[in-house]
Amino acid sequence: MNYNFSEIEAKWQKFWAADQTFKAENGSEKEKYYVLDMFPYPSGAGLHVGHPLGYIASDIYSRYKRHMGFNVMHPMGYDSFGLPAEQYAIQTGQHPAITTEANIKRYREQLDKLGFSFDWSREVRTADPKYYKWTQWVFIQLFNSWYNTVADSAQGIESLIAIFEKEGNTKVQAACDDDVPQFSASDWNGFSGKRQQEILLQYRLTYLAETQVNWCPALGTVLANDEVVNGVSERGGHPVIRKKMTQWSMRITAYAQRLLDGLDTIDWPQPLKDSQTNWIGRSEGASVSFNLVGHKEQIDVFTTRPDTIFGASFMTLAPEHELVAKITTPEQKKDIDRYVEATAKRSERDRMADVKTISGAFTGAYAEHPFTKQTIPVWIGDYVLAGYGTGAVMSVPCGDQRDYDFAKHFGIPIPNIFEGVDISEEAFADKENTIIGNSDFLNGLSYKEAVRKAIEELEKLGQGQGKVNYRLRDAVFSRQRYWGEPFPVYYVDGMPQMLPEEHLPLELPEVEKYLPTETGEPPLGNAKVWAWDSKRNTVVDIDQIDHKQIFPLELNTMPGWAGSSQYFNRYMDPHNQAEIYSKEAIGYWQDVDLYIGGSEHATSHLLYARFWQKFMYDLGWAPKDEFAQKLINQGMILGTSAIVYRVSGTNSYVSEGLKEDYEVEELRIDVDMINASNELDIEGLKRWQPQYEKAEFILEDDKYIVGREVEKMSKRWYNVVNPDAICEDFGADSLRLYEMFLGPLEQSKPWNTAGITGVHSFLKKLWRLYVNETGTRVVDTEPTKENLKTLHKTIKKVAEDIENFSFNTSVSTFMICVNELAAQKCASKAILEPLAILVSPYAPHIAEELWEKLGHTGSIAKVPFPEFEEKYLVENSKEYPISFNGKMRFTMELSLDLGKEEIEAAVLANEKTQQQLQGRTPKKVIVVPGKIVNIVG
RNA sequence: GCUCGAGUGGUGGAAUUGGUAGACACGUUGGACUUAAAAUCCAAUGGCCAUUGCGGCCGUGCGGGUUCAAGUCCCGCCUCGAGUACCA
Repeated sequence: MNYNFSEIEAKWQKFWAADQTFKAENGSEKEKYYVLDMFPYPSGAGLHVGHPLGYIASDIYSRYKRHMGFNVMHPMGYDSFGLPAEQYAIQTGQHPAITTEANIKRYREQLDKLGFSFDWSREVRTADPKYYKWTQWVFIQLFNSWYNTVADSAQGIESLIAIFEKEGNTKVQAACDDDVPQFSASDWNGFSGKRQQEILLQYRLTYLAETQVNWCPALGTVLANDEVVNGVSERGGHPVIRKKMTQWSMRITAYAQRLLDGLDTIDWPQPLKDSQTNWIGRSEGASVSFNLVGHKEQIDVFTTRPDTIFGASFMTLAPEHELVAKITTPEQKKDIDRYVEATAKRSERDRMADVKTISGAFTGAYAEHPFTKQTIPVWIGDYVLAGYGTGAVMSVPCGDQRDYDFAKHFGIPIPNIFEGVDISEEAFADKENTIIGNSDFLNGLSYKEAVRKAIEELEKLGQGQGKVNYRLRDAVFSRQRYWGEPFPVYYVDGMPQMLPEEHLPLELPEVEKYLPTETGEPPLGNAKVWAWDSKRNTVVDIDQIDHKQIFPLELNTMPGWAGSSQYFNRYMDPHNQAEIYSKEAIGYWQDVDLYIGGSEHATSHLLYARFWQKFMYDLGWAPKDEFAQKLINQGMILGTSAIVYRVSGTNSYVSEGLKEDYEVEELRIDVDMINASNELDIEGLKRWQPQYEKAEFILEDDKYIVGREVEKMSKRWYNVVNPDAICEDFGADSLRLYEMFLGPLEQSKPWNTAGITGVHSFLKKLWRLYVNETGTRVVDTEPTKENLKTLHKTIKKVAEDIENFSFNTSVSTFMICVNELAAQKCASKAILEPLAILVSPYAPHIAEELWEKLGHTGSIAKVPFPEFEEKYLVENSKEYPISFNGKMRFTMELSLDLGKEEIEAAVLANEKTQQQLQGRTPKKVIVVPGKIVNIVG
């Protein structure tokens, strides 16, 4: 009987589905273990071999944990809101739900073929109203909360209202907008309802505010900071400009410190933690207020170097700074206007592209130095960013290179406040070896002392204080798109109102077209039935809006990260329609034990999800304030593109080895037309695309050899390898083993289909250990000592490897094991039974089949993992490597009972040792028990 | 620029954490079985020298150091990759 993988795999996939083998129960005697994959966005292209890498790893670990007696939850679902389906809808008019449904179906078929042990009964889809009901619900909870910085926790908004009613806001310490006015209890009670709502909005954890946003005209939407890469949109690469818009924002900055501190409590990859740390960007320093000459306003700045305050010779504001218009003198107005306009026109990208060019303009205004009371000029310059700190800096040219360059360029004085430092060529930014001079009460102090002293003096003056500043910005939460979660919000007199929770979900309305409206409103502006009847609590036609009972609904939708910020908890109780999940469910599952996914989500999904989790924790909805204890970033599987070389201006193509003789362009072609020795199927290429139909080829040795390039697997490079084809030719078990065998999980590595024959022939050898022409060859005889040694060596290594996520080396271990057992002609059931269990996390289909052949019924997945016993590995003696002067010469069998001196004596008496020594007496003999004997001559 | 990470055969990658470097696999070469191919099996495969002798020398990016012993530890460089970037 041959190894018929397609029959076996189909058989067992059917069995698992019918048997519900991998269904996880909520609550169990067993210890829980939660293994999570980052759920995919179901794109139209389907899966390529790179996608399942992480799923295979998590599946191996899940299956292993089941063998170890855990109640394992390993769910899967779809992040099914997203841009591609919407763009497809714009082009074709097809509803995104239909496209998405079709893509999910295809994804499911592909995933099923790979034999994953997912618990599909827990499937979630972010675009399913039954799911996004709870995304909307979390939004409402955020709206109804404020952040108390004394308790360091989110709290219900009613507690804030109670404080306002009793004592106003003067004593409230909250994470809120910067420009909240101060008011007393009687002020508050005298405010109109609308005014009260406006003020509360400045405290809520999700709030509506006019903010500078990243506007992408090509996509017609705003983007979060992490969706903008190098000044262009991450998706599509379109230019992004700054624009003021009223948008929903999430007050993630309230959690900045906790997001930072939490990183120490979780086992996540260091590079990922580093990038979150950078993204949050904590810096310690001081805020300083500079009085303006002739104005009552002050300029507030943030500085990390209050010690250098006596070196401040001017101030610089961002061109967008709100004081600019106010303080500019009539003489300077022309200059300033011209400069502000010029910077507004330049995109972020242009601004970043030439950081070298120094530009700015003088406002004509002067500020007063808090200590010297000297006046210093106020400039504007685009090297100061509106979005960081206060959008204004005190410029200390002797201590900061950017200030230095600016001062040099505009001829502003550069006073030196460092003892014994030459600043004629560049600024001196070293904090460590600094003695402050020329600075009144700071003279002679070090950096640290001076910082403390300066803050102390500023506080005395009431013009500054120590401050921690974060780079992290509040996250813009509105998108001008159709295919996303609708906000459960309607507007009364311009103020947002939440829908009553019991009337969620607010379902997406039908629209005729998916583009923005002619008046520039988001696509939901096209919806006819999109008004809220607040008496009858139902969605009605927009024509009925009367602003008394029937009100307009929000037209924006939520961003992609909304649905993915709570899905891991929803899996715990996915069908609950009364609550987001029951307290019992999350009480049992607690948090994710192992999360596997790509590192591209480092500063987006993985930061936002941590933020929501901490919020849910504050509200008592989650027992843990971090949602995932351990996280692994799987590497990418890269494609090997094939390149042909077209001689410029012709239709002839030159083989790789001859390309140096011509001027050529590189064109990527489909990798399916290349054989193992990089030889091109010329006829195939001619049929492939019309442009090649009449092509001519310049050959070497009668062959056309293509160039190869390792790069990201992508449709546009024609280097995609489809897992379906691999499954057909070699089976899912081979694919699973091979993806693991390619290299360490975390590392990026190129795919090479040719190599799969290695693991495939391993499976065939494994099969033959159990099965011969007539049927099973397994017998009940006692295993030999050798057999047992091979088995237990394998158990030990495989268990260690899985615990350490070194899946690649355990595949090698299996290969060695099978080769050894074959050489030993082992047919003993006592060996082959545990071996099948060992292999089953990696190659589950063949393992099930072999398990059945061994006479068992039921799934091998539920059998305990074999136990490793040391006694089969260690015998009485061991081969010691013997070295002379550090060079290994031979090995020698020695009993483990011997002590150090006895080993030494035995080695020196040995014939080979005598030969090496040639009668000389050694200087020293080093014996490391159990390891090595080194003779130094 | 800053912050991480990595450099080992023709290729992907091992190396029990300081103890015989190159496991395992691909590829290549030779052989067996075949009319032939496929499949399967066997052997060789870091480099150089010696191969009628079972041996020698050099080898983990480069240069130093510690040690009986360094891919592994320390110091100084070089190269590549990832993230981030006018962050005051």
